[in-house]
Amino acid sequence: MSLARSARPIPPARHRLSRLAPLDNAAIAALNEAIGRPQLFRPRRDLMVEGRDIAGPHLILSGWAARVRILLDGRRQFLNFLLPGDIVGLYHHQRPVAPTSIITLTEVTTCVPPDLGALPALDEAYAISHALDEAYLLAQIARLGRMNAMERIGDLMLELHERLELSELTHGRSFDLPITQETLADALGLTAVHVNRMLQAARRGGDLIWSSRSMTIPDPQALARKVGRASIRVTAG
Amino acid sequence: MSLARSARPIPPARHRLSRLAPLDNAAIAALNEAIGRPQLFRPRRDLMVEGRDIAGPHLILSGWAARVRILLDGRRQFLNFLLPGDIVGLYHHQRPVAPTSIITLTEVTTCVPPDLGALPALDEAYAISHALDEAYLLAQIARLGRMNAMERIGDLMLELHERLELSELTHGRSFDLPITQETLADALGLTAVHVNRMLQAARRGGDLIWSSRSMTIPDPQALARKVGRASIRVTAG
DNA sequence: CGTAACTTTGACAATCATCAAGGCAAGTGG
DNA sequence: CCACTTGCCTTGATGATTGTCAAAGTTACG
Repeated sequence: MSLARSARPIPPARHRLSRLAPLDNAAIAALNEAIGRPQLFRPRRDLMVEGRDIAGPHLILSGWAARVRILLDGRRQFLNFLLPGDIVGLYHHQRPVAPTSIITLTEVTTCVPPDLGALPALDEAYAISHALDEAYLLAQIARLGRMNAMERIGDLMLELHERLELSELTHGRSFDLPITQETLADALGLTAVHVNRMLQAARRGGDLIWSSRSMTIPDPQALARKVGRASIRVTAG
Repeated sequence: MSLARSARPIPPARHRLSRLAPLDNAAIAALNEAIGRPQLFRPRRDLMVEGRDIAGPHLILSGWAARVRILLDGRRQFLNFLLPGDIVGLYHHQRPVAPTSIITLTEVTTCVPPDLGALPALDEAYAISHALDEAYLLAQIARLGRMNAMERIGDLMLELHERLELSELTHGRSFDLPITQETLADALGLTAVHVNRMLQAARRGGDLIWSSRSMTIPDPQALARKVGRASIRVTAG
C-alpha cells in the first residue's frame, strides 16, 4: 500500500539527479555507492535542527520530509516538502548552520550524497537541483502571498505531481500523498478545517480527487490554466 | 534626501561581502575593480526577466530592487527585496534561466561581481551570501503563511533593519524605506489599504514610526519579542 | 472491540479585501 | 504666482474569505 510504495528507493540509474544533468560512469558509480549505505528514519524524526551545525547533508531516497518553522506560540509553517531525489544540507561554505529544522513526515531513507567538488558531472546536477529548490521556494512565496485557498491547493498539487513525475513516482494522473490534511494545511498557510472544505469543493468541481492518501488530478492542464500555473524550468535548452 | 542617500555606493573595504567572510587583498582588489564599472538603472526597469537566459549576474551597489512574480490576472507578489550588497543571477550551472523577474524600485547601481571560482575568499563570501538569501526566503514563507498583517509588517521591518545594518545603511533605529505602501503590500501579501491601516495602528502602539520614506523602530528588541522573531545566522562561530 | 488518529460538519467570529471618495504634497505649465 | 495634474496616503462602509470552537463521524489498527 501507500507507505510501502513511497518507501521503495529510486534505482540509481533512473535517479532524479541523472535527469537533471547527464551523469558519467564515475558519477553513477559514486551515487550508487552512496545509495548502498542508506539511513532509515521513522516518521516525525528530526533530520536537522534549526540553528545547529549541519552534521551532514542528506539525499532523500524514499519517503516524505519537510522543512518546518515553528513560531513561539506554536503556529507551524512547512516551508517546503522534501521528496525522493531532493538534497538538503549541502552548502559551499564553512561551518554551515541549519536555517530550519527538517522533520520526516513518513518513514524516510536517505544517504550521504557524494562530496561536492569531487565529480564535475555530479556538481552540475547538484547546482541544477539547488536552482530547482530555489524556484520552488519562490513559487511557495507567491502561493502564500497572492493565492486564495482553492488556488493554493491546486497549485501545490500540480507542483507535487510535477516533482514526483521526475522520479517516476506518479501513476498517470494520480500520486501518493502520504500526509494528513493538517500537514497540508501547515504547508498552505491554512487551517485543517478549511483545507478539508476546499478539498471537498475541489472534488465537487472535478478538479481534485483525494481518497485514502492518494491524489488524482483528472485534468492537470485545465487545473493549471484555472490557477494560472506554468511549470518550472531552471536551465535553457 | 532619501534617494540621494540610497544612491551612494558602499565603499569596497566596508562592503557587505567583506563582513560575511574575511577577504584577502586579491579579493578586495577584484571587488574594487568591479565596483569601478557600475551600471545605472532608473526606477521600474527590469534587471532580469523570468524565463529568459541570465545575461549576467548583478551585485547591487546602491538602491532597492525586488524579485517579483505576477499572476495571470495581474496580482503581484514581491518575493524578496534586493538591497545594496545583494547578489543575483550567480549560479553554478550551465545556461541558467531566470526563475523570476527582477525590477528596480528606486534608482539602482549594480556591477558585475568577480567570477565564481576565481578567488577562494570571494567564493566563500558568495556562498555565505547565498545561504543568507535562502534563509530570508524561508523567513518570507513563514511570514506569509502564518503571521497576521501586523506581525508581517513588524517582522519585515526588523529584517530590513537587520540587513541594512550589515551595510551601514541604518541611522540608529531608523532607516530609509524608499518604497510606497503599495509596494510594501505586494511584499507582504496584503492590500495597500490594509498596510496603511496597520502602519497607523503600529504608530499608535509605539511599534513603528513611518514618515516621509523613513522608518523608525523605537524599540527593536521589544518588537522582535512581540512578533516572535530571532535574527538570522547561517554560519557557526 | 476499543482506542487513537484523522476527517467531516455546523455555528459563529475575526481578519482582510473591495470599492469609492477625499486629502495632501510635489511638480508642471501657463 | 496660480491653476492643474499626478501620485500617494487616508478614511469609511460593506462583504468575502478564512479562522475558531466544538462535536460527531470514520478509519486504521492493536
